[in-house]
Amino acid sequence: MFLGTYRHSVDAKGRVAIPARFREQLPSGTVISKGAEGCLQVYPPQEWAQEQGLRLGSTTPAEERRLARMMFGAARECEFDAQGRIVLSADQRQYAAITGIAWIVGVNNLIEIWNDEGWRRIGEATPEEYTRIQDQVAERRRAPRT
Amino acid sequence: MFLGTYRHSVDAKGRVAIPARFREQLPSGTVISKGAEGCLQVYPPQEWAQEQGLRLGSTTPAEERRLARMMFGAARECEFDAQGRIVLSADQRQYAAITGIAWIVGVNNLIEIWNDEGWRRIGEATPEEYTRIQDQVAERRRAPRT
DNA sequence: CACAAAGTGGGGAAAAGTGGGGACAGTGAG
DNA sequence: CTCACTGTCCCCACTTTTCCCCACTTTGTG
Repeated sequence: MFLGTYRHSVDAKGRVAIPARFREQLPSGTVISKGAEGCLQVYPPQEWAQEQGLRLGSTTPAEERRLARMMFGAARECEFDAQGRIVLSADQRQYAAITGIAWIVGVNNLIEIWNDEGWRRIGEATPEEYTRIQDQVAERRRAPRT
Repeated sequence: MFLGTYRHSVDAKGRVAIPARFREQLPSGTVISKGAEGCLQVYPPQEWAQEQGLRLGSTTPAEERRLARMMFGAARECEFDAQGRIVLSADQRQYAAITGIAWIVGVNNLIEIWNDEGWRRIGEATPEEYTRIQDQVAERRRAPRT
């Protein structure tokens, strides 16, 4: 389980430190790829295995082909240096518009990496917004057929 | 079961003492996160397990992604020091506008942490307001689909 | 009133994060 | 074929944060 938000710097070489709390839970075989809303997502092996259900073949619909290409094409296995950092590739940094600093967020089963502005929109929500979204999701779950 | 209201101080390092009565009932795996109306909520493991149904994956709708990010991103596992205190992270304190003192309130299955003003608004309810709200909830329960 | 339990505050060691130098391999140009 | 250039990786040193420990104050109880 990954919890919490951390503000870490990205140096000129594209390195970011992964919080120690997260690192402890990440065995080798961990993968980083693109995610929705312009973030990067870090998948522990077990979670990545689920995404591998997405395969190319003669029966794969066009949309899934497209998603598979983007997702797997952008992915890299995470390799930690002695300081617990990973290197974000140039196109990963470009996709997520990350320069200088990055927000590393534990979201239950995945870890997400955001740029400053992108995370601010989500993380700095006021109590009112938070309450509204919580109610919205709760409502939706109560009446799933809408 | 958590009952009662306690007024505790938050020191410069963001530490708050959790009342001993509550602490006895909080095994490891207890989590603290943002709650509705601008409070913080402490979830015993059993309660937190229910929130973990919310996961990220390629089929997760946008609203749930948003909520998951806010909720888990703001959460931390509670770690008690030898004095029975936990540390509130900087963004938790900012969200709940907590400075100096905090109100720690047992609300049946969860514990909530409020700032001075937020708690006063709830505690200051007149008998008339209390009655009105009780009636409102009763009404809603009788006709849940509104 | 005395003792025990609970809460408060701060100092210092250990851990985590940051930044840069330099070795090494791969690539492309002369 | 050689040499400069680029990108990657490893290592070391410094800074910042966290958390562990101790001591004091306050509250509650017999």
